[in-house]
Amino acid sequence: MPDFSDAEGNRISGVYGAIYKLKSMLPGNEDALFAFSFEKDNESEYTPAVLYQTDRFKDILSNAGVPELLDVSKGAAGSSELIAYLESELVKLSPTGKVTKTPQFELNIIKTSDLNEVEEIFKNAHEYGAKSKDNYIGYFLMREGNKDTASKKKDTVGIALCFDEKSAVYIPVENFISESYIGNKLAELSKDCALVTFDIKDGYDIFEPYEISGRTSGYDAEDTSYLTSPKCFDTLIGAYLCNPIKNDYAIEDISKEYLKIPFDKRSDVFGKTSIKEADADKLADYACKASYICKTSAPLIREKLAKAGMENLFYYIEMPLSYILFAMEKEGIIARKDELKAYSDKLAIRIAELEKAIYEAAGCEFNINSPKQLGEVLFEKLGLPAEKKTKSGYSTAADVLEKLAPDNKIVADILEYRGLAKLKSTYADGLAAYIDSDGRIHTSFNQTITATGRISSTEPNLQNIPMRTEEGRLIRKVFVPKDGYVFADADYSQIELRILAHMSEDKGLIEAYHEGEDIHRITASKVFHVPFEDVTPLQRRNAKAVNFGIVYGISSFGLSQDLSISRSEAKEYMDKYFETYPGVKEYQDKVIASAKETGVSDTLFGRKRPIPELKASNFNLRQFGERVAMNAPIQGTAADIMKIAMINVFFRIKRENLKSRLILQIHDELVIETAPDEKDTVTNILTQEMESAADLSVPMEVDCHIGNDWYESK
DNA sequence: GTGGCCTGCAA
DNA sequence: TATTGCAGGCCAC
Repeated sequence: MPDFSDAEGNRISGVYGAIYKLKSMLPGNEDALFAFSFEKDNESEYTPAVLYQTDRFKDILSNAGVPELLDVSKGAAGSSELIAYLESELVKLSPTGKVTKTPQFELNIIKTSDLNEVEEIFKNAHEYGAKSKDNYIGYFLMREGNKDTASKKKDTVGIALCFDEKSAVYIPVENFISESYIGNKLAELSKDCALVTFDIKDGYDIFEPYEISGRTSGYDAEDTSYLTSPKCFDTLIGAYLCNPIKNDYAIEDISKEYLKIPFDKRSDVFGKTSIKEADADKLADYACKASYICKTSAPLIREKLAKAGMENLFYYIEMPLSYILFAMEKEGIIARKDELKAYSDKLAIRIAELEKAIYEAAGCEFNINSPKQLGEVLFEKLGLPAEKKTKSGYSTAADVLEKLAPDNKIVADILEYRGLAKLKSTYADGLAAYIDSDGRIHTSFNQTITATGRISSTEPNLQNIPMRTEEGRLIRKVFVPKDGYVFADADYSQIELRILAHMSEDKGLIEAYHEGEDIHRITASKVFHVPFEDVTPLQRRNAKAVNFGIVYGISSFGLSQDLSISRSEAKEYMDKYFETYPGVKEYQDKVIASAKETGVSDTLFGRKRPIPELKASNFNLRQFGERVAMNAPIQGTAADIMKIAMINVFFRIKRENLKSRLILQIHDELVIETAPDEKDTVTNILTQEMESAADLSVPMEVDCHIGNDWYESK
């Protein structure tokens, strides 16, 4: 809605705030009324919700029965009637039936870069923090990267510290106060005090917390030292664990959710201009408030984690993991630019050929990359039978085109074109743009994105490098270890299905994993009642598809799509599967029932995923909720186990003083850039630590390969 | 420029 | 009308 604000510049949001403020302004302050404006100078700027709120505000006021009070020319005489009316409307609008004032920052903001004063401040902070493990010291770094290079190195402009409820101090980086000075001070503090910030990974290049620098041991589920000694606390990770299905966890969202204090977005405060150019007072104000939000929200988030039984997950898995992700990002992976270019050029030649052939066959030139134009050419101009429709036209997806390809060369060409164009734009050219001046690609591993607890990778995404087809897989040859080194690549064998066996306690499935090598074949043998040796390739393929489907929270439709069979056939497979492994069905029913009751499903290590869809009135949405309830504990537990393995691998490498470094994680796979004389050691570490990261009722098997590039090692 | 849509890559 | 992601190209706004 049009911004309502009072004389002090405090923003009031929504119709509730507007009326509350109006009421408070009425007595003896007639002029204040004029501060409100109903002008909608440009309606298109406002969302429907905003227009609705504005109209609602107008309605409430005009229903007062005393409209003349709102007339500018008559002032606000007789406002007591209006106040009484507004009072009653407020109670109706308030969710709690109570009228409360929006909390505001009440912070004394101090700014200094005088060395003596700063020394004193850190001394005071230490004294405060060392007094009690619950005395959190909030800190917030004002940092900025430069956009023109591929480098992700950020500059630090200043730091805010908050260690009491009433004040915070901003220390600009200037004169004697350098980035490394601040880093050293934080490292010192972290020995005795609980530091709390937002997005701790972002600052690890400045300081390494004592709990990391002084550590060489892996994950210990029995450790409870977080109850007695100070540990670093990241409010971003904490807020994510408390509710992993939100879209963003910006600091202003944390302020709003946990403190109920509105806080302006960084982009709104500073716009697009560099914060190095920004007004010093504005910087101090923003940073100090942010550090205050960290300090004040930490105990609230921690309480929530404790109530949900996620303190161990937070302190012993996610917090140390954040450092490991930082280290992997910093290490990066070499990508050979020249090879990438050669690969791209090779693709370009074939793409040009295909383009020509496609235009010729179509009888016109058009944009093959446009599904709209492509659909028109194929299904109207050439009159091919259209199958599926999308919201905006014909579907030209691969599964549709594949059915037409055998009879139509143009369609086969289009499919080949698509495949090559994808490789060129996303992988060959796309990856090349991310090669840093050190010849390496430094991806970002994101810890607070997925609903299930997985890590994600961006800029670039190194978790979806082609694997399935040979021509795509060749991309992996451009990823190489440094001179003389090799890659060690270890991946879990069917970890999700093994977790299902463990969690469902199904006797047959557990037995199958103790029996032998090929789970899909064993399943086929049991499901189709044929001897293990007599399982046909088709039977094995079908069993494999069902195994996958089960993990995703199967539907007969989905399975039928995957196998290109009828729904009833798919249903038959599923029934047979559940007959074979009845414990799986019982388990799935159990987790759905439990999720319906509690609203969440959870992993072996206590990670929780809320599933609001289970309460939806829409049938499809509810069905989706059930599939999610079945999948989340499995995918999430796999993520937990991998994270534990990463912690154990990382600190073991450190403990044994190795030169090799963890560089990639792809959900069930780890890649280590391995020193030549450490090949065997690293292979053993990966295999042992990954296989022993959790104790399941079935073995966790790991395959580890050594290679001179990622193509070879995978 | 931004965002929705379609498409396709991985585990 | 199978789970979790990220990204490029197109195209309407």
